Amino acid sequence: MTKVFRQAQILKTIRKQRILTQDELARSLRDQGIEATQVTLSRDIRDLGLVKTAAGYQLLNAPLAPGRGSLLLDARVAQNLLVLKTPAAHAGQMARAIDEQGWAEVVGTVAGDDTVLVVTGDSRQAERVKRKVLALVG
Amino acid sequence: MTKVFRQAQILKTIRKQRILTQDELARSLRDQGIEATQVTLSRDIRDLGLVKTAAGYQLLNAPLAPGRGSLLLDARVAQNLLVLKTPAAHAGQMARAIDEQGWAEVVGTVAGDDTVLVVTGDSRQAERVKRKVLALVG
DNA sequence: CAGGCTGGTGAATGATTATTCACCAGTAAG
DNA sequence: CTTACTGGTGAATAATCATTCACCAGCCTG
Repeated sequence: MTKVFRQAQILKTIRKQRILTQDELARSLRDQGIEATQVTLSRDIRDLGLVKTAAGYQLLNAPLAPGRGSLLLDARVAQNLLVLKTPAAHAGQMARAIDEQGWAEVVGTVAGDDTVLVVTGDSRQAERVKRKVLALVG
Repeated sequence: MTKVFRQAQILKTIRKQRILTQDELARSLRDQGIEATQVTLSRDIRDLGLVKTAAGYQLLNAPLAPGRGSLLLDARVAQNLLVLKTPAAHAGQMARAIDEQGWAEVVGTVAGDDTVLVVTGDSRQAERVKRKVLALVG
């Protein structure tokens, strides 16, 4: 049972049925043979960018890695900065997705046309954020 | 202190600052001279269609009443059905907004091009939903 | 092999949010 | 004037969610 697989099942599940609580999600997954505690699901939900609405959990915005053509072309650290390359005109979308994660290391982001500058406190944090971004799109 | 005014201030507030909890929102409003308990804010947040993300509370989708030209042109009850008229091509948006409210009376919605059919259990519920829809669009 | 680093997880628990219940003001109907 | 209904609210509390802490497995590096 890998995390990626479980999270994929979560997405499929919330599209099919109205899931109102994390415990309810846990039960639904168990029926599919997937064991996970509420704690784990809370983390999955944060990672996937799901939000709780009156009509159940929903995807807030399109995931960053929509199949083949990823949004992320390159990621490099320069001091306390993380520099991300995207296809032309997609930097804004990438920046918004990163803002939305609410990562503590991120002081702020600036988006050009195909480049996002992520400002962090120091190079260590920049590396940390780089890893997180890679995990997000990967 | 009217509810509409308070809710307008809530929208303004979450656009300006990162609000992570309802207590935090209550404090921020108090600074602006608006008294409200967490209970009230919980209801306001549901009514406004705000969602909690890692980056704070956010508006999930554009509100139904975007100033002048409302989405809702007419609302009539027929037995257990509520029939809503919208401008051409906007029925889908209206239907989605209603689905998202998660109202118990609503069995389901069907959207054409400029008409939404809201199916409820009986005429009493249809009337109830009609009132709620009118309140929603303002 | 030992030590350190990373990612993933659950149990317990703390923090946050939603619901229930009660109340009151306004207003329509008899 | 009374009664009934509606909308709005808060206090208390129930329900839900997030964090902390601890642990373990895998994987480098010396």
